[in-house]
Amino acid sequence: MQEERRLAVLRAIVEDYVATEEPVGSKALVERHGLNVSPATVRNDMAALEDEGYLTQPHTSAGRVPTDKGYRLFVDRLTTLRTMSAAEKRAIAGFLDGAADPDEIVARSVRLLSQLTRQVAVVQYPTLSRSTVRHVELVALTAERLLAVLILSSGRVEQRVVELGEPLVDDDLAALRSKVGRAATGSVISDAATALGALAESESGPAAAVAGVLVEALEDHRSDSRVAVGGAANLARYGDHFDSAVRPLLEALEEQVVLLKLLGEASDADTVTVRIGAEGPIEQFSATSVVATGYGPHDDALAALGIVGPTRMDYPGTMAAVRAVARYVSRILDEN
Amino acid sequence: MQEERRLAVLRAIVEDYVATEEPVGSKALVERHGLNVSPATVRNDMAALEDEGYLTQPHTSAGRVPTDKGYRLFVDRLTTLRTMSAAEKRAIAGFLDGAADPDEIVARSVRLLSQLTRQVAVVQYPTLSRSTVRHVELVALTAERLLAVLILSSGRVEQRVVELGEPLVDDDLAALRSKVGRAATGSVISDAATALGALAESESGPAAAVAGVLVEALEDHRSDSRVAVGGAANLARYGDHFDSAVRPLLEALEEQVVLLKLLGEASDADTVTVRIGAEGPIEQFSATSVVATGYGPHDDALAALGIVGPTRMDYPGTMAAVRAVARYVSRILDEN
DNA sequence: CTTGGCACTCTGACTACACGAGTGCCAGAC
DNA sequence: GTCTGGCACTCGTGTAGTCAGAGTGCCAAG
Repeated sequence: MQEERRLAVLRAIVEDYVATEEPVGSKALVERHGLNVSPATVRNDMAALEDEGYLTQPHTSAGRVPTDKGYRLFVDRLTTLRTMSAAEKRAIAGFLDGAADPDEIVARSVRLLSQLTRQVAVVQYPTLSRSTVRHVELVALTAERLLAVLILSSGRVEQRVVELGEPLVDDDLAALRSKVGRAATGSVISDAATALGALAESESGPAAAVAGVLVEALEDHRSDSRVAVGGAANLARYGDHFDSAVRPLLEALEEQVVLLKLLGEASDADTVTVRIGAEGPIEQFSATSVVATGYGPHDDALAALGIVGPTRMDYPGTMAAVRAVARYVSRILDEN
Repeated sequence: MQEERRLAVLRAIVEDYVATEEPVGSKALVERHGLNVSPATVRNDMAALEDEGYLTQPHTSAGRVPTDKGYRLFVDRLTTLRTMSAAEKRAIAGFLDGAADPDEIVARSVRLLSQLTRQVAVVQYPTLSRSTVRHVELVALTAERLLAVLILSSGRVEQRVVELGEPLVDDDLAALRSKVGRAATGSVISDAATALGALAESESGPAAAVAGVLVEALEDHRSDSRVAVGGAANLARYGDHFDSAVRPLLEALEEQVVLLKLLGEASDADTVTVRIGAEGPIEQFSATSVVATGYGPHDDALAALGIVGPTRMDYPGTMAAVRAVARYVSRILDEN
């Protein structure tokens, strides 16, 4: 019974604090929320919650503020995931419809997500392990340097420069092209990589070089680890905590590796992962939370998307937005 | 004679203000710089400079601060463009060497430039109007939808999705491929665009659709207007003026169009253009300066690069860095 | 277990005030 | 005509003191 009320108090504190950015006191709390108890009772509960580590006071005789642990409890036990309104759903669908190739889809998602949540959005490019090799093209740049282009069924194109180490004449190029083409064209990328790997072993000289580079390109494509970022302007809303929160984030936004690490473990589709403050893998982001989820065609989580924001954020709304976008993007990928 | 000293005073004020970020007063000035006159004399000069609009006081009885007009004069008449030290030159060369395709070069330049200047760097992708079409590839995505891929001699690849409006069978695809290929392959992109335009006119149905889309793609490629941005973390150093300067910039960084407008008129190679505060084309950037120049192979200015920073910046150093990077990038493009 | 009362603490806003940096101007020196 | 020293004046900044308000903790009674 008391336990239940305590949770209600915690929830109310989180909601108020998120809304006002000010430590919330007992009196204001009973007034704004319909708690049918006196401020004194709430104070006792708050003291207990503070003992258990869910709240802190910035200083004696100020209101309480949730700790990371408090947010954690709030997210785990007190959040009923909002569902998006019909209008919101239409807006999402409208925003994403008509995007054809994966790059376009990602670009639009990142924009959409940052607008919906008013946070910095991060979307990993989908890995497309099921795609097949449509075509391999070799273009001579100089006598000893080729451009190898892989066209994949997903609509993605991978290109690499190959240093041959020895000059090549036109006839050789045609031969090389058909040899490599035969090995790779039409196969799923893992099979193509195997075939090209074998080619790299058995051949020597230019053919081996080209095959080797193509294997690399396919590997990169499979574990495509690029990410798109959007909504950096939302960082302007952080207000204070500039040095503690905004600066590390700004630095990270240009480091693909760091961003990937942030999204990292959120690879389950249909589970929205929330990493709060110091729970995350990166030290400097202790004032930052990540809300992320996996997405991909066929409920097969192939990539992650999410947002990065201050620990003090509207978790229910944000989680709902992240989930909704992930679902729609997955559906669109499905259709292609 | 007095005129000369006045300019010396202006220069000293700009230098001090840039270094300290604090309004500079007459006494401190004569001490720090070797002006062989008394503070009172300097005060007279300062009053004159203020009358002419080169300086302002934040409030009565504070030091003076340069106005945009003051910076302008400083840049136009008082700046001897620093040359980079041998070590700096080596560093630049080392950083850029080994980049093969244009994307890589741009990525490295943007990074280099932001590190050298500690500002936000903006680099336009080089337009490659002289490149030729190496190959055209058509890939069926669905019965009514094609992916068209253009491989260009520059190493760049353009891809488009084409909606055909009617189903296509395999034989048609092969015919279409060779028809389009014959029209475009091997030509400089402007010729290829003309040939494909003719094709779009004379044919109907799928062939016209494909040709039309390819013409568009070539146009886009010719006036390739993408830009790369880097060093956003340097925005953190703006200190105050957060709302007036950082926020609009953050918003702009995701808008390609705005960035292009910023670089816009700086398309002369070997002339470093400086746009100070409200001189620029964008209203919200009145607290921001742009230092930019053109670059490209063969002294043929094909694209622009530069930095964006607060009006209060080290102009000589920044201009030198921008020029140096532009030169090295041009040279590397030359070699390819 | 809840509640009202009470004493206590701390912040934030406001005022007052002295200090220092800087200015403008004037009269005299070069 | 130009420079200089002196002097009165202006403001912004930092310090100290005061005060009201919000919030707490605890205790005793319901």
